[in-house]
Amino acid sequence: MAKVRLKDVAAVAGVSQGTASNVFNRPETVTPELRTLVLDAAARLGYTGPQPVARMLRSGKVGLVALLTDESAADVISDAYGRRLLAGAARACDAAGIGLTIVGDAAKGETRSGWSVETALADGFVLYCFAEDEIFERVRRRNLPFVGIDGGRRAGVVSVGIDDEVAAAEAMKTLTGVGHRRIGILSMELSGEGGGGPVDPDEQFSATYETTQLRLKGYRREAAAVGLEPQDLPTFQTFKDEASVANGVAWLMDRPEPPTAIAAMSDVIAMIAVSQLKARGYGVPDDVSVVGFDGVPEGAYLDPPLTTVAQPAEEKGEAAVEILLGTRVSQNLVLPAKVISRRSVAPKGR
Amino acid sequence: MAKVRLKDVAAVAGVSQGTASNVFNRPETVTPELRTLVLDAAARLGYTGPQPVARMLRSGKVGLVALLTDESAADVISDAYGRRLLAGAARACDAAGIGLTIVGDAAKGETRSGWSVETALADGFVLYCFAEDEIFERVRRRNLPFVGIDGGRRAGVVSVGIDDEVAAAEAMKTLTGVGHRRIGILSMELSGEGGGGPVDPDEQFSATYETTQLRLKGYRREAAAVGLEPQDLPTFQTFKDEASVANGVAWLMDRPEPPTAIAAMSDVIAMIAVSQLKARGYGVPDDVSVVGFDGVPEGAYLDPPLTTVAQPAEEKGEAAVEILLGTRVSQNLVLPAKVISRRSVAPKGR
DNA sequence: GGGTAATATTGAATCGGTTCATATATTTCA
DNA sequence: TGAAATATATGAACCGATTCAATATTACCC
Repeated sequence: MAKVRLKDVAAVAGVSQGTASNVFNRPETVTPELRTLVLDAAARLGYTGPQPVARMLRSGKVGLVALLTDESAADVISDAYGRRLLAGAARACDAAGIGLTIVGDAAKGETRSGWSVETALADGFVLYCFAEDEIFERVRRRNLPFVGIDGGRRAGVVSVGIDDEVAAAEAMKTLTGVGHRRIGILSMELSGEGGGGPVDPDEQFSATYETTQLRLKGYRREAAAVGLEPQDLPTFQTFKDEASVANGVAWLMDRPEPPTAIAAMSDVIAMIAVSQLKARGYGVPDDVSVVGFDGVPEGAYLDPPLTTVAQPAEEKGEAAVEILLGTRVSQNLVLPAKVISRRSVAPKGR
Repeated sequence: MAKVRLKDVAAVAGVSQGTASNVFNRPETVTPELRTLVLDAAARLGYTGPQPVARMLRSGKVGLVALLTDESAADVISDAYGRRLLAGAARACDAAGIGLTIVGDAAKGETRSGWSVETALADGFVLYCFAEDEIFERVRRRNLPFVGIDGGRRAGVVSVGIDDEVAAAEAMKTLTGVGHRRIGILSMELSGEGGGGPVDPDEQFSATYETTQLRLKGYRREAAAVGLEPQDLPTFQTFKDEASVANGVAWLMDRPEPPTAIAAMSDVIAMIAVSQLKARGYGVPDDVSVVGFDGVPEGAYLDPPLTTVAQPAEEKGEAAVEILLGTRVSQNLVLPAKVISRRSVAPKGR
């Protein structure tokens, strides 16, 4: 059974191809008789409707938004925070009747895998990746609209995010507010290049990891309010993996004066930290309080339930897509974050 | 700045359009001089590379696999089980260098939203939805390859799944094996139409919910081994939401002889059930043991950690895509499931 | 140097539709 | 009744590339 095209249907129905096209796209402009004629012919020939690709070639739109990320698509789906972003974006796409796809490993440009910044079908991009100039450049070359998430205030890029500095300050306040003064920080990525490890209080970092820096700044600002200087806040750079967080916990707790509280820059880090602390025999929060960042749902089920500062991740994804589609107008959208107090933080020295 | 096409680049470079095309697609077939000539012209004109849509029109492939589901895309991402499927599918797509997209609300055909079975760009479908004839018919019409997940043994449909009956039997055995004889079942959807509620032991159901039926059958078979008949296994149909599960728990526990153990057909149901039981003052597992189904990661963090029968969800998604792409050959692939014993099940009458 | 094989380049056909200016038929209205 | 307005249908142009048979060029060998 050979492939059947609109042209064939039109021929069999005895109408022009243009009319046949209208039957499928603007049925109201075609008389009912002709319409059924065409539909019948289509049914008889087994015509499956206009082929999406061809339709889109002409109309210029593909009906697809791409979420661009540094990680692999599978990782974004698995990650507690990335997943919420994704769900929000999906909701907005649903509402607009368009599709969503993930373009992963954005940074790996050389290989030009089949589904990359340059080759992916899309009407626009949502950028969920570190703000590397190179990526921006590649996205720009596509000549498609794009919106950044957590992207910072880069000139000319519209983005949605939260005020990370303020949010981090509030997280720190949950600790200092109940008397903690020996506080360790488990940071997200600050410098590229695998490393990890202790962070020098005076170190300066590239603009790539703006989010991390803002959170660090927020922690320090709030700590300063109770007289703690950066060097009083032992800080360890981790990644999302178990091993680096375990190292961080070990480094913090093996200090001469181990912290009585830990601020983790993400809930994922916090959750690993809690399990590491427990494994090392520390009670949470009896010996060590822990505050996370993000507000992922799993935090509520943790034992003990995790205190955190919740950011509206779904709404971020949703807003990004809406702005992209023009459904919502905004330049740099700053959404609110708020502290959720649960049991992983307790007053000091109980 | 007007749009610039390959044609323009070719003209400026002084070569034919065919050669220009080759520069981008088969660079090795073109002499270095010409290549740089074309590339220079492209750079000068601001040509951003071949437009994906057009490229795909001609080549016939779009480089995209679509996961088709009944639910909304956002729900699949949020759901603990669906998400794992998705992650596995994403991994396989990554490996193959193609993209992944979700087509949600598959059943809503009438509306023909912009991204539906008929309109989505895709080279093939992975079906994660209830096995309704109508949907199969619509997918078939696309004339694209497809693979079902948990789809049952429908003739002519290649699918990947587990042996639900055997797996459910093993779940039941975790209960009967430690002495439980008063066992309640919280079922997934058995009959469409919102309802929910107690299930008549003799009721027959449509083939649509095959997975549910197989699990029920497995439970009953194993229970029969210790002399329990279907009418001895009070069964309640729930959906994924909190309310219906709460109703189910209430119905079970308010019986004259409340169960000492509950078999839940999914971990999501089990997790809600546990929280409901605790809210009603029952100890888990002291008063009531609970076994789930699926093996979602969250189950391990639950208090108490959930006993369940784990199915290889990621691998299901991965295998489905691989079969779809021809990377892996198989007809009906049956993957293994295995019991994970944790603390939510305890011997009876402790 | 001539003939053949190998390699590069061209140009036109093609993918499968949508769109729009134009032609034709039908209504409306004074 | 006739002119203007409105509703339908047509056919060709076009979307932006890829592909492939045909041709031009270069290389190779005796």
